[in-house]
Amino acid sequence: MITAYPTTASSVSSRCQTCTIREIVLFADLTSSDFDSIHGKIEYKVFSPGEMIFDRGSAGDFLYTIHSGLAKLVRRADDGRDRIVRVLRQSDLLGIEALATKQYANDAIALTPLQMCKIPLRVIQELNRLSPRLHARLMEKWQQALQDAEDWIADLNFGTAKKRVANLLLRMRHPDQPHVSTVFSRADMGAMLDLKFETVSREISAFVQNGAIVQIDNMGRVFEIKDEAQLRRA
Amino acid sequence: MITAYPTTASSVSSRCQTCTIREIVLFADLTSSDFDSIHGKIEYKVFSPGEMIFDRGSAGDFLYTIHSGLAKLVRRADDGRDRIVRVLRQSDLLGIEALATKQYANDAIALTPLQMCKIPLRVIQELNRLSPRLHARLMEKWQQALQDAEDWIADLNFGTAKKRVANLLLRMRHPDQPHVSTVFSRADMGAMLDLKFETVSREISAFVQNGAIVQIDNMGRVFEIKDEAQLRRA
DNA sequence: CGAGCGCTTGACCGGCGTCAACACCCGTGG
DNA sequence: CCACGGGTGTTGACGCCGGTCAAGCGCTCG
Repeated sequence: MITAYPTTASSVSSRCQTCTIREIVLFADLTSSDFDSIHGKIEYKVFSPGEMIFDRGSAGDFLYTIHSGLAKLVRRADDGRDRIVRVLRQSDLLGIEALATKQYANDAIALTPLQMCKIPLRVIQELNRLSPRLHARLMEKWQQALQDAEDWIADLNFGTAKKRVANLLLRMRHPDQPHVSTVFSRADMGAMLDLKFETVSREISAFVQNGAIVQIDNMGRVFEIKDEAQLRRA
Repeated sequence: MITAYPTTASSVSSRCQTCTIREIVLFADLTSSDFDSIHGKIEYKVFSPGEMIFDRGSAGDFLYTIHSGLAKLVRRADDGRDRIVRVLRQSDLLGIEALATKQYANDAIALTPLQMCKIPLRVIQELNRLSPRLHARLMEKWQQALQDAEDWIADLNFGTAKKRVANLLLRMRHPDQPHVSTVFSRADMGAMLDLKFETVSREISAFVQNGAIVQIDNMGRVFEIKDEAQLRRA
């Protein structure tokens, strides 16, 4: 991905045609001439962990596609506690809701170093006319977002702390390395699972002691899954 | 609504034009001639509480719009416990996900007596060509569904039992009677909030004792909200 | 009037939150 | 190179919230 994308923002949209993940994002079906019409309107942006991408309620004029890294959607409760509503990863879209409501529904914050394309909503609307199949793509993305949100409710926010942490570990496995799982700070995990970070830490430690997982890095973020069945049983 | 819809299924689509809630569902922008082309393809259906509308994983060939009543989307966990993922009400769509994935993502079950229109997906796809603005409508609906799911996570599945029950009571207020709230069986409430039904019962009783709410019916389903501030504080 | 279902209430216990101390990793500057 | 300090993770002690088990009530419908 990095090879396909320069870290400068110059002449970015022309790069879309050579983007290695183009097929899995929005513009898979566009022709070269389609691209000419949006030339120069798409920005390539980089965020560092903790950086805010946009905030809830502000005017949503752009839509973002993730090239690499992770972002979290957050709501701040009245009492100040943060609730992570969803985590987005490669080829996910940030801010689709603005297509319908003109404003963002959540705070969006980078969770890891993050590389994204920033696309004006107007471009999407233009392209609707050019590419009838873009609609289908958008629908798929929308469906995926809904699916993720429902999975979030059903898997990560149901049952005991042990179950929740186990499900998160399973969900955060690396796609092409199913026995390696990378997680977040204990505080973020707590905000995802509705648990205190001490509880998360305890459950992880318990899994390590039981031999279900083994810590790989030296910061407690990367684990090897030794006994997947135990995690599933939880 | 009942006056606009017969309980028989005969000649239903012609009725769409006179439907009193047409403006808030999908076909607001269609012309009379558009309707002619879909004549006879839309079924009007009635479900009673507890009846299953469709089940997770089955082929999704139809989309439903709710005219009156409530439906729940349910996932059954491995250990047999049910989790209510979302509740749908008037003018919501059931089964939109089938537009993208061809199958239903959850079980759908009637929560109250339920009146719906059952629309073949093919009709929706046809209408896409006829009415460019139907897309916008669909997008709004999809956005609404996503918004609901995220609200569900942020409001109803976060914090103490007291907070959750309070938020549910607030959410279930009657649109035009903001101090009246109608809820479900304690078991269903538990499946929504990830609480045991005894806990839900206790919290409700506590609110009654504190004078925050007053029971109106004799089955513990309808309450008058006396002290909204207390519910918000929770 | 009796059966059955849903709601309530109580007693008890376990899981998770709370508060606190400490270990570890890292960057910084001497 | 080491000393220091802050951020993050771990671990312990304790208390409370909510789960569990159980009994009893009230409504509805046969």
